[in-house]
Amino acid sequence: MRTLINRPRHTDHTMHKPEHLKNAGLKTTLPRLKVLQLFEDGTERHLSAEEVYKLLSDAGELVSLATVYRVLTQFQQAGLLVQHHFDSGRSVFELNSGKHHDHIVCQQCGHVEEFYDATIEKRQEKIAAEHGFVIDEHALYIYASCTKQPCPNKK
Amino acid sequence: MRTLINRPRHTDHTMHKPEHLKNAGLKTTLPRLKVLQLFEDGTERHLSAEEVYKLLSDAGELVSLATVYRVLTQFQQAGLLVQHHFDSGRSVFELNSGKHHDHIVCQQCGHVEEFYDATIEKRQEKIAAEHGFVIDEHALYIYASCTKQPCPNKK
DNA sequence: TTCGCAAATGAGAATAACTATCATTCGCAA
DNA sequence: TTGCGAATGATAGTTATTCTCATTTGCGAA
Repeated sequence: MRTLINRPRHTDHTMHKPEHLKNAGLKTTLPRLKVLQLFEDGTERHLSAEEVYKLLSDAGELVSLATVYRVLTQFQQAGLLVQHHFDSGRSVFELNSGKHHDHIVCQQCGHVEEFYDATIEKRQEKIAAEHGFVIDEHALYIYASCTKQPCPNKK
Repeated sequence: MRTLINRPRHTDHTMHKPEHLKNAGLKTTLPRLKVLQLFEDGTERHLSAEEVYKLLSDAGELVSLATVYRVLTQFQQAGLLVQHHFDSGRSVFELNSGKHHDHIVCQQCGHVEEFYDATIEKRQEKIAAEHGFVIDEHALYIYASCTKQPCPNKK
């Protein structure tokens, strides 16, 4: 169980930098700080709006679902978060590390692994160019099954 | 405007093979034949449920939306169609050619181009293996902008 | 060829994941 | 501290899709 409110409190000089909000032209509000903190906490890298809402609620940090959606979208537009569309039909967000990467999603347990492959990136550019396109963005999702691990998040 | 009903009629020995349905263990029904014909017609390779419904309606071939959804899902499970999830949040289907390929989607006009790259495919297998996964399937979507064409489907 | 019945369909209600509306509240600059 | 525009919460609305159930249909058996 996640204990957001019982964890040692940080003040302004901490790691969940409110200045990120300022820089993005967003007012420093409580809901925004809570959502940002959840991602920067790092326990779960990939979260859907519903999951953010639930995690905050479980921690006693009530933020309305509408606000969660709004804040996630704003963070994504501000470049703080990156949005992904896994096959499931719902969006998931993750902190923007500044480094593009792709994803392997385990179909059994939902576990997400990240990877970056320069060869694939290069080929994509080449292919797009050959077809007369300029890449805006791209997403490579590998849907797979864990082999070595016992699926960690199996539910 | 698509004129499904005014196009030369084919009878049982035609190209929109009802035996595909039989082989898939699906009863040969009118709605199923109509949907299958629409895809085998080949005018548009990638269609959403809503688009299938609309194209059939416009051609005077009424099939309820619920049935369209059901039939598309059945066809996909039977291996007649392949389903894709472009970023838009709606599923599109295409005839299963038997050959895996990936997609470039123009963000301006919605035009979809297909490609296959052996190098990328190999790298994916390698990467999955390195991470201890066995690939079930994968999807590479490149979202881009047409450069050479005037966007053909621009609306 | 007709019968019977399980399977398929149509119409519309229900659901999931968002998005919009609007009255109230809050951050922050003066 | 005050004032105002931005942000929030509650909730209604949308979009894409699935479910329910009464009616119809394909097709093997008679």
